[in-house]
Amino acid sequence: MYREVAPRIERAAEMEAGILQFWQDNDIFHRSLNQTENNPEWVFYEGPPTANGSPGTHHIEARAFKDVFPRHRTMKGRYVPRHAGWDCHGLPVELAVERELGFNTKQDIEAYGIAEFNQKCRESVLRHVDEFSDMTRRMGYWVDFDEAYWTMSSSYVQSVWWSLKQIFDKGLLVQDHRVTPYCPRCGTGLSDHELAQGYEDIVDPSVYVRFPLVDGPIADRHPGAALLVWTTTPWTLVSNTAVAASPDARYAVVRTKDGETIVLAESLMGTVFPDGTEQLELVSATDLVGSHYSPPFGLVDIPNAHYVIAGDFVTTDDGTGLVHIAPAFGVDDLAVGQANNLPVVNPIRPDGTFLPELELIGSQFFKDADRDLVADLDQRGLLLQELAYEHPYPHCWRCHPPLIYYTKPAWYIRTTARKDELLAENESTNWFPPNIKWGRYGDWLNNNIDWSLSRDRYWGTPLPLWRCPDGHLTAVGSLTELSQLAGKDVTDLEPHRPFIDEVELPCKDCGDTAVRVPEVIDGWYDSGAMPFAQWGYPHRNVKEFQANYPADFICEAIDQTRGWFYSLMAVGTLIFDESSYRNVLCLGHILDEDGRKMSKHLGNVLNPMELMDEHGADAVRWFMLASGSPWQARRVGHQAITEVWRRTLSTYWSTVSFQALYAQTSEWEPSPTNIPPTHVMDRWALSRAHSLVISVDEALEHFDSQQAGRLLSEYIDDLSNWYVRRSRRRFWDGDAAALQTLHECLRLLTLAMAPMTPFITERVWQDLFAASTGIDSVHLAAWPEPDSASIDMEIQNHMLLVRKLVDLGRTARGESSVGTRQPLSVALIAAPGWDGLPDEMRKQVAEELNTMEIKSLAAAAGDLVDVAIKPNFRSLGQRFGKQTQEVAGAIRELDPDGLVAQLRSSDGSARIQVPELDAVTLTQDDVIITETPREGWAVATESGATVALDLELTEQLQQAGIARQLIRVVQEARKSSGFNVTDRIALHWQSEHSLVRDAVANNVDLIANEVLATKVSEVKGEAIPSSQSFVDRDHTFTVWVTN
RNA sequence: GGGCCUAUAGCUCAGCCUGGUUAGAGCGCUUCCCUGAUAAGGAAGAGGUCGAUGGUUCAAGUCCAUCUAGGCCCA
Repeated sequence: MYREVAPRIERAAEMEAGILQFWQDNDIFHRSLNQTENNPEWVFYEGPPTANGSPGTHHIEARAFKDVFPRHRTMKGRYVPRHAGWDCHGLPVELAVERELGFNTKQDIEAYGIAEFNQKCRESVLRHVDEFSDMTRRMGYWVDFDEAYWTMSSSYVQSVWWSLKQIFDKGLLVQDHRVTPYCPRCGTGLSDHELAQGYEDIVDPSVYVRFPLVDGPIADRHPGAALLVWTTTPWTLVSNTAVAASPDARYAVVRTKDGETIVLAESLMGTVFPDGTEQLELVSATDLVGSHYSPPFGLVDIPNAHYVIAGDFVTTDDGTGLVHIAPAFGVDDLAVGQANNLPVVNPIRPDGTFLPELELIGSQFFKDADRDLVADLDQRGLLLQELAYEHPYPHCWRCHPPLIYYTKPAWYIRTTARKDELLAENESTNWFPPNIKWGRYGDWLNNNIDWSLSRDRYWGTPLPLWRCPDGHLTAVGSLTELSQLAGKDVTDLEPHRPFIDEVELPCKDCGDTAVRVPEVIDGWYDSGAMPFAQWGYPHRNVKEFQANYPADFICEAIDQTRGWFYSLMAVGTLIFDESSYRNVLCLGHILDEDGRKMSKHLGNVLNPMELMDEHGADAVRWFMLASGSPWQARRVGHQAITEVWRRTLSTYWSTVSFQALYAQTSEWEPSPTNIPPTHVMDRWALSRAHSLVISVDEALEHFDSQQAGRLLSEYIDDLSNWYVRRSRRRFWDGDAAALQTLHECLRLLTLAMAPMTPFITERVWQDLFAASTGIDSVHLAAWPEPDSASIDMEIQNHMLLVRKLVDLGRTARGESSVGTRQPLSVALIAAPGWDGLPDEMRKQVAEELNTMEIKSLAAAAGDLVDVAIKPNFRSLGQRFGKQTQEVAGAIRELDPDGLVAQLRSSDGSARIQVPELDAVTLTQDDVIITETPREGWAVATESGATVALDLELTEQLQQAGIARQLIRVVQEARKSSGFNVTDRIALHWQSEHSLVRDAVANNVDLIANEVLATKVSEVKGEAIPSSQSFVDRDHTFTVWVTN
């Protein structure tokens, strides 16, 4: 038996709250896992959100996708355990705590105490995790919080240690001095993927500086000549040690309009000196290499430097083709500097300020020094030109000061040594969308550089390396191992700084005391290790890990190509020689309504909880899953989400409540005996439903939620605005077959929709299906088994034609002035496929168009019909190829009547002559025949289909029209007088028109039946009933409705 | 400089893989129709050189090349 169903859901959020309670009270999620436990597993990994702030709308996006596919696979019978995960470590958390405590520097932290600071970090994580959990539950994302992994847990950290030891043992974990992007505020280097997150466009002073030559052939031939050097980082000029010239470029010695002699790349002359110069000489780089110049600054003593060297990396795309080299501050600079034995000079301290003893710029922040330095150059006559230059420059992705490229020792994983394996693993990974594979992601892999792993920070997995004074290294894979090495039990130690730093052990090589290296590791490594670290593997749960590696499905937004997608694949490949995921769905970003990124400072951030309170989680989910392409950047706004509810979910709901209403009024109950449908509308609706189940399944199997959403909303529209519309009368009459059909269609639809919108489908399941199926929740039900016997493509195709003809008929009605309510005598039809259309289908057209009869145009009108023909290129092109145009031309020349007569003769073909071709045989497929009646009809035509309505109204038709109009007014009266749809009434009417009187007299049974009137009486004289009167639009009659 | 994405109605987007001769939907606007789901539904109208150019083809919004503009990512 159905439960009571409200006609409307007033507030989706309230309905959803009830469902959430239901799920919790009945433990539906865990029951869905338990009942599939012994089935083949479908492995899903949850990418852990960083618990450093409140969840945003983009988290709903990813979580909607992470939910829909596991739900679908669960219904398909797979076992899909879903463990939540929390990314606990790293700079983001530290920064949040620093802000909270009002700290600015690492010294602040150390003064505060590392143990206390890390404790604060831990607390901060716990706080934010709660917010994420709330949002996650609210949106209906089913993920197991009880089994969640925490990257800060001892077990997790020890798994990470084990894996780092594996990498160390393979010789791939090394310390090196390299130029790394470095955040002076955080006091640590950043990895490449962190760097990727922080580019911002900024305006720098770009300066052209003269470096006067002091020796070499050019100086000899052109006394006073100067190299012209261009840079956007004037502060690095302090550490200038050389100038690099391209071995491939030609350089010009020129005299400028101001009379000075300048050396620069020939191809850039015009750009730098638009006013023109006098070219004195062309030289190659070899003429320059080795020549000394006078350095731009003497603030720092730099011996054995300041001459021209050759550099392959030098381009002549911009600047001057002469590149200033400061080995301490650039990747290329360091490499070329080392190759030329140039000194590395770094006058900048780890906090980003110049050494205090320097003149002019002492203690200044490196970028702030630009101003004084440029002014000084200008004053000394070395500055040729200064231009504001806008370019992207990396900033710290979390705390935003400009980064500095800085040489300092750091720990690296030599991923470049495993690049080929990474490329091979990528090859065997399925990317959705596919272009990411060798586009954005493949490009990144191809340009792979070693993973800068270490961080000079506090709140992170400590790097498990111990070093003795002689530099011997010991890698440690667990606390048990550490206990053995240290000779005391530290298995219960909290494996973070500062506690871990206090453990010392004797060096296995020399016996001297080894202490831990001070660094912690990149948090991205933590998350990349989750496939095994979530299990504590290999220290425990060995079987569980093996059964859950690799993942069948992961899903995140596109920014994770350099984040989690990479760290997962890299760690998996390094440790297990196999990437940790097979299928990866890569989502586009969410933008605001104007297409801008959502960011706090633009104030265009949508709060996810508020969004769901206003529109309901289902509508938000549907929007994320089905509005626009998931892998495209998309605009989110209230209007678009409101639309989802109004158009799709609310239509679905009103169909449900329609079914519930008429099941109740006719006391119909779902029964287990399934009587095969006979009515054409029923067969059609069921056929469509079974097709829907197949195609939605297919779409979801291919991770195409957009397609699934389109199919579902099309079906909802078909069901509501065609099946129910056409079948209403049967429902009023309590037709069991109709009720049975809609029940079954809604059951299939609800199941197919359940993964996308888990709330409303659950509510519908509870109201309509739980009792009769004995299945407590839609999410415990299996994906429906489509019945191929129910799928009748012929019916579906016939119905397409029916609906097209109805559209044409409505067009014809609209263009005449006769409303649909006025019955017409006959509709004439001509259309491809009309002859094969069964009567019951034709009847649908006639009823919908409100015509007494429906006939074939050719049969009915004979000579009164105009026939036009058009070549059908789709058919002709395939047969005639290059000759298509000739054949089409010949067809246009033919007499249409003659051709159509031939085509409709017994053999259905016609032979025609085509110039330059032999006679060709045409069939009906080769031409589009359009027939239109000559006069007296309302006609609509489209691509060969014609509907013509006979507009002539007999008196009988007029009376029928009036009867319909009266019925309509009475229904309105019933409704506004508050009658229920099953209440019986007494109808009173009055009119001065004889036509109305006759109409009522001749249609009294019809009227009484339609409006459920037990009595129909004409009101005469003054005996006006006491109820409210209703008058039709043309004021031809008045009606009253009483009990 | 490199990789990738996008460009179709006033707005938001389908269609493109698999080419077929009046190009679709929703929103908004105008007119009309229908209504026993009704703050719904339907028909019509206005609004498109399908970013540009060139090519392939009997035929290009769709395939290919080049270009332009915007975006994302990297240097």
